Amino acid sequence: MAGNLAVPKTLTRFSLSTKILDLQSFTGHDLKNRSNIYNSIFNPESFYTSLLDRSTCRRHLNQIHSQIIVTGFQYNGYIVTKFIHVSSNVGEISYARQLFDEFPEPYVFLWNAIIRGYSKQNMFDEALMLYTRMQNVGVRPDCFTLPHVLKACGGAAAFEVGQAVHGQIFRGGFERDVFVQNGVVAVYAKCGRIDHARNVFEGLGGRTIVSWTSIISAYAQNGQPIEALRIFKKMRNYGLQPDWITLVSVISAYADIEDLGQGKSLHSCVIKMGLEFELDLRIALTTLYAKCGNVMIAKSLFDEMEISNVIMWNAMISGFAKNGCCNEAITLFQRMLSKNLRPDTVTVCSAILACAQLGSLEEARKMGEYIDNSEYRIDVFVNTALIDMYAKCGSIDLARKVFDQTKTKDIVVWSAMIVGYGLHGRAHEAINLFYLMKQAGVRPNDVTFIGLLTACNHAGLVEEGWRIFDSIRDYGIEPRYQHYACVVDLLGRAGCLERAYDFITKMPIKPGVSIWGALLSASRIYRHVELGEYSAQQLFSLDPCNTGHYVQLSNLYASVFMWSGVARVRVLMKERGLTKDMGCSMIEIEGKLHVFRMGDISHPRSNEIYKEHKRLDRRLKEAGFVADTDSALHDLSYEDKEESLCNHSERLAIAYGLISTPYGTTLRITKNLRACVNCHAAIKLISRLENREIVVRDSNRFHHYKGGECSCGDYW
DNA sequence: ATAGGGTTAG
Repeated sequence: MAGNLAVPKTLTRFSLSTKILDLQSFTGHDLKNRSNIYNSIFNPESFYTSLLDRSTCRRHLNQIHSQIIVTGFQYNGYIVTKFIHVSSNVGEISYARQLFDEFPEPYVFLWNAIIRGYSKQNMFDEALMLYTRMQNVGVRPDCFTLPHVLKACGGAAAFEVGQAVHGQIFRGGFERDVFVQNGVVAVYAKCGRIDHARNVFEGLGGRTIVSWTSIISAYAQNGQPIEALRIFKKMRNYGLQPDWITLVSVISAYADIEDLGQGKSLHSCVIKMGLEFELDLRIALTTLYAKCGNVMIAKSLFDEMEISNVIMWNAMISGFAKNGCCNEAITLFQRMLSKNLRPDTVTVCSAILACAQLGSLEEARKMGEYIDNSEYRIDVFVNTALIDMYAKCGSIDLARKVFDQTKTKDIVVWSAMIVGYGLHGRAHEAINLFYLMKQAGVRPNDVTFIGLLTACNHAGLVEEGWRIFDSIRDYGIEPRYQHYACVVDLLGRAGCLERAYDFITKMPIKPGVSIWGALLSASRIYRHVELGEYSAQQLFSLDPCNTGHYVQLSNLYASVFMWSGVARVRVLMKERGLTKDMGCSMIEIEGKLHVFRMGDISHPRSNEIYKEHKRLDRRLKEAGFVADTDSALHDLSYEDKEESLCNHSERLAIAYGLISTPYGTTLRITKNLRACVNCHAAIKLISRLENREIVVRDSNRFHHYKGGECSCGDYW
């Protein structure tokens, strides 16, 4: 029977009581009255477990361990089980394993303890391996084993293993055990099989609050926050009170649908219940505020916590990144490193995302270097993020380098690279990669096609793009809104306006902002007033506060000299209290970001910058550059046409770049709007005259200017 | 007097 090995059951009074004194000194465990001492003396299991319960670090465990050996209890099942339990709790799983391995013929309690340990430490594969071994040596799992095993399946997202365990549950007669069944619900949820989870939940006889929490979080985790909240209401209708873990899932569901009002009222519930400093709830609330755009409150919730974990840091870092506070995100990541807190893959992916959004190649390189020297170098998710980052920061070559170094390329890796090529207008590379991918036996997904269509779009390959769109269904993928939007853009920008409109009317989904936006922008380029006005009408009702649409329409009118139209749009904007978005460009010099707005004179070296700017202008004129006056007319808020022609923010950034970097250095600029016709032509020429490569990331794509040409081939 | 179970958050 369990634990009845041939070992002494009690110690001598002398040997144990001296040990008690030693051990008390470090555990602070005061055995207050004599009966406790007596119990301890005559019941070593009780004595050791009460000591172990108070152990919080390896030092305690070491001392207890040596006492166990001295007193000859290293083969006592009760004590060793407890030891494994405690040491895995304090993160000393290898210590736990050592005791387990030294135990002759471990029985089910010991197996359970060690499997639990690995599962708790997120070492799911090891837990599952031990589970297999346990069965191989003929130890039958019991109803305590299964929840740990299920947790490991969930953590490893091992659906098939989970299903197999589910089968064993029936065969073992554990199907009535609510603990086990709750675990099954969670496994299916973590594997994304929400229907299986629901079935198990529906079949559950005596549901507990944990069962409800499991199914609510199952929906919340699988992108169905509304259904999660519906079930939550149903649970309340049964008169069940949520516990704090339920609230975690409910708050995260509200975060997903960005319902700050409901979220806030739950926040006050949390405070009323005195759960304000419960870390997991704090994390959910921080995420709620961050997702709803309230970074300041999120930050204060983060700051108030003295003790945080990685997940909290991740919530804050990605919260910053998602709100465009890229520098804050990166700074926080660095602070985490300087505090010797261990980031995990989610942390580094968020930090990489922040770099990608920031667009600074220098910052991106630093991040890349950090990853190269870290354990995350081989992680697929991290590599995917890196590919995306380098592509978005202007270096498609570095992106490709990471891509080539990524050993196991899944569909997301391939897609990231294809999307990267698309962003840079390298359509042929994108399509080539697509063929290589198919040769490698990887099935494309919807994102792959977004990348391909964008690539064709940026390169003006209409027929190629059309063929690709037509082939989407051959791969068993239903085209989404974004695919349709790509096609409209593709046709529109190539000047096939009627065909684009025809396509819109025939497509099976309702056109939204980006589709009408694409048609409007094409109508502006090709001066198609009728379609432009129609698209603008749709946009004004769908998205009345977006200034961009008004500017586009006004530019369209200006390009065909319909000044009354220009005036009408201006009035409309005034009525709605809208002003034109300010053009803004950034250039990074020696690790410092310099921001320029149109006509900006705030830079400390402003005088030199304008001097250089004038010099450039002269050189452009000497080279025969004629400003396209149309662009000046396009500009709604600028009355002074000449000034608007040459003071565009990217020109100032370039001027500054030229005077502050050695001859031949590539200039890298990020701007918030799309490139204007005039600047685009000017920068092409500057790249030749000044012999510089200039890389500009506009709000839509990259332009690589070199030797008087741009990678976009004047098509954007 | 004596060893174990489920649900959460990025």
